[in-house]
Amino acid sequence: MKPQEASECCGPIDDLLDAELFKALGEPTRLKLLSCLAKCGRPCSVTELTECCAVDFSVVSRHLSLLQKAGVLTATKEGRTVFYAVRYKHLTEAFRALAKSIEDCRPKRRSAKK
Amino acid sequence: MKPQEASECCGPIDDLLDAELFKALGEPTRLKLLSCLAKCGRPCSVTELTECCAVDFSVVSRHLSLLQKAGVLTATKEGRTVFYAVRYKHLTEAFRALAKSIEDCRPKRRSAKK
DNA sequence: TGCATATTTGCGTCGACATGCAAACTTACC
DNA sequence: GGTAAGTTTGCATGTCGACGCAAATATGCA
Repeated sequence: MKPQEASECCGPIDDLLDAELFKALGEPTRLKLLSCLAKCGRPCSVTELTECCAVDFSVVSRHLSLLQKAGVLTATKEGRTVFYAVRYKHLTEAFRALAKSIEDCRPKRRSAKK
Repeated sequence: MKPQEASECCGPIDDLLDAELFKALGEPTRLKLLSCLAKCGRPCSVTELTECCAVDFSVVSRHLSLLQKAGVLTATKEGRTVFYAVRYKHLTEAFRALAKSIEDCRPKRRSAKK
């Protein structure tokens, strides 16, 4: 069987392999922001999060916006301040589902029993 | 507590947020290659995998090499042919661990309010 | 040795993106 | 209204990476 023909042999891995999500997480500054936000355990403002990394606050603003678009964070505006928070449940479920779909693709060794 | 000071409140999320891995997965062509390889369920050669996507085989070779460096694939040379295979177990465990560390960071709602 | 197959590597090009700065925009407070 | 604080956006710059092509390398076979 050719690789490109194997389209139905396992779970919805294509839907779970989200390039936008991985691209969003594949940048050190954004990863640092996510880490700070996750460990802090509460919503933080752009200004607060700027203290986490050594870039301009405008850069932080863009990174946070991108992480929100990718489904990693939520944004809530209160007055002049925007609070970003980690989408814990969403991320946890996404990675668990991905892990399972990869696991399900793994060919089981066919020994005596099926 | 400032975001950058919250360093010990939860699991080893920093070690699990691997920029190299996410960067490797944050590219559509590489994601397609991984998907083809995972669904195929057996090791495939560079030439075979070139049929999966619309780029030159030299590009595919570079992508596969990068995916190997990132810990996504293994490479085994047999004669002139290099067979790439998905590291199912490794990826599954990595994503499960990441999911757990994110989940552990999630603040539990405190019964009485403090 | 000579040739074919499979893959890697060097190189040039082009587009995407991270960054900083300044300006614009939004909201709160006087 | 006017000013300050918080954030977003426009713009210019520099870097990185995906791509194709050609050349080089490695291996198998006659």
